[in-house]
Amino acid sequence: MKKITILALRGAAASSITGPMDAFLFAGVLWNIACGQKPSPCFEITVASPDGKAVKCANRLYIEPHCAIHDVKNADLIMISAIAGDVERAIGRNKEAIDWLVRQYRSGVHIASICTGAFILAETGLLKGKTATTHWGYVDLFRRRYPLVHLRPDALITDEGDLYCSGGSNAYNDLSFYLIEKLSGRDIAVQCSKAMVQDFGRATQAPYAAFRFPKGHAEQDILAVQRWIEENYTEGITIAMLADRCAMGQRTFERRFKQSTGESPIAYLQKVRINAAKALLERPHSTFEEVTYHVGYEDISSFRKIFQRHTGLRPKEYQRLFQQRNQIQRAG
Amino acid sequence: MKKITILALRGAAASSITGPMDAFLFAGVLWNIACGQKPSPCFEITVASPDGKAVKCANRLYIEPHCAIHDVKNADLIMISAIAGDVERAIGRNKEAIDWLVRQYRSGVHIASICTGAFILAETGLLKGKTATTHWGYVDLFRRRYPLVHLRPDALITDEGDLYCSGGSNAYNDLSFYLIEKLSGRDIAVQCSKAMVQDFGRATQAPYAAFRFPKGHAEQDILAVQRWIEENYTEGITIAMLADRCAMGQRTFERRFKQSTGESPIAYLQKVRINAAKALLERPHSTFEEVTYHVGYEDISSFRKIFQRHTGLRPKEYQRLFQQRNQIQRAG
DNA sequence: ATTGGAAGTGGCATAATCGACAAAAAAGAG
DNA sequence: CTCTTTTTTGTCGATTATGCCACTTCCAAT
Repeated sequence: MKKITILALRGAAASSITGPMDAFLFAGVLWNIACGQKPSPCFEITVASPDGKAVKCANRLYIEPHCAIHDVKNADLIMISAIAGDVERAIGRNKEAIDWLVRQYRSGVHIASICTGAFILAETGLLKGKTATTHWGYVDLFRRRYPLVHLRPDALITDEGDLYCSGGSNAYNDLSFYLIEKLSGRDIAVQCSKAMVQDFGRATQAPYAAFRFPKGHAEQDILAVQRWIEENYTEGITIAMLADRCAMGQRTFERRFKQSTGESPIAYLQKVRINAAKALLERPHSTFEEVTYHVGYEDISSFRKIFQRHTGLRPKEYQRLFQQRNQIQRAG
Repeated sequence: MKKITILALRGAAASSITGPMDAFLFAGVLWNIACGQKPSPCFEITVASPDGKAVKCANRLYIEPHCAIHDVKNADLIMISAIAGDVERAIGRNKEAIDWLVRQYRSGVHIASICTGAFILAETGLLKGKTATTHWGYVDLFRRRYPLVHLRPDALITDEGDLYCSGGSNAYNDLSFYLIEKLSGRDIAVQCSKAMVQDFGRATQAPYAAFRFPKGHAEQDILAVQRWIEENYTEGITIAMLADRCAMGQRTFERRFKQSTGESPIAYLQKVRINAAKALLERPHSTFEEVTYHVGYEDISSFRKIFQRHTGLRPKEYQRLFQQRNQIQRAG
């Protein structure tokens, strides 16, 4: 029976504490109950807070932990909950936990972080030179604070053998099942995921992420071009056209554009088009062919490749995730 | 700003309290933060327990509610958390809540149940003659206790206009997003689901459900046939063959089989085959054609239809959900 | 079982794009 | 004004994007 400790941070999202707890708790149990077999729990789960007192989570909800972090003995794995709200403030409020994590790690305990909990893990310094992930919306901040960590923004889970990270918010489920599989085998993990009515095959958080279209720079010409792209992406656009609009040499334009926005013109245009395509695919009754033409591409096959590179999913799969359904069982 | 109350039951699964809370809490907030816009919360969420004191959840975790149910004023919607463990005992321990729910409903508040929370909702009597759903593993118990409720075991969500139910465990996410869509519009709901890295397009919990193969009866002949089917389903099987094995007339056999197992022989055989097909599809590199032949069908096209009827998904989609992936980002 | 439409894969050719390097221009220092 | 340093611009070749075609698979309906 493996021992899991969940580090309940001050300012955590409550569900990032209870979610993993329930996932591990239900392993070997919920499926068995549902199928009329005898439950056989696989894990012992302890929720620990920095000082052993109730932890104030988002929405002013208090969770009473089982103990303080210093009372934790012989954990096999520690899971760091997600910070809701101001990450940098939360780091300051959880200093003891950071030191404690380092000591635990040195004594052989594995550590996994959830969503913005990766900031706490990075703060320990243990991630230096290693691969990590966090919520897609916090990538810039993370890179700025921890340039030595190799961040994989599109990964849902990273595995360094003894350090794990998971992507945004509800990716704690994927991480939990991944760890359950590692610790108790695939069958238990699949059964647990099915009993919890939760998929267990996601590979990336790319499809969930929003693109940034940086407008925070001062280059008026470039801003104008950005706006123009966003209004005219349905038509064929070439770099030459864009350069002309700024009265620049093409090569110069490319450089200036990249410097201002962080993206090359094509990459930017692609993002705008992918973004539009996503929105179109979310509507019912859309085919990828229509969408392709509508966002300004001529060829389904090549746009499909681009779409896949950006979202990590085939068009049909993307639709499955977000397409509007009209068939909820109404009054029967 | 709509007011949501979450009813924290004694003996609840903690994540069924905090999960919906965070979903509503993040609506209009998390996406905005992630995209660098100003957060604008859509909901005010209150967690209420029967007596206002901390609620003991599964794994002996205590959650402190914001208030007692009797302090709740002007709620628009009440969400009933899920019971973990012994449902009938939990009903006894939460009597006050049941009366309170009835009064709230009569005064115009909408009510939604999560997973086994449907038992509490059914206990109020409000579901009589209406459509409901609950965790797929609790269907038999539910039908026995509440025969007048029209249970849709495969539905992930049911909507009676002012009464909602959701299926197993993590279906609280789907329900939360569904309600967010109803109350704040589709855009907010989709953004919230993406920010939480959670899909928003699931329609049924059928793919997650396990079949029961009832062996609890005393008819030795029938039991023998059941076992025989489970060992020989890869071959062509006809009812006549099965009847012969029991030395019964075919019609008699069918009646006896159904009486003992609750299923017709064909339905039973189908379930066994679907079950095997599911397991095969979960292995990497399996094609539906191979699987079809392997489980004893001759025709892909017709087996596809059967598969869809039982699981609610096309074969390819099922694979996507549960097929083993080997590409977690390891030490970079 | 056949059929048709849509989804998805891969190869190939061509045009577009971008990184690296170097030339040119501009700015600064003495 | 000359020399140095910095910035901008242009060129070349490698890489990438895109369109086109052929072909397979998936799926629904006949």
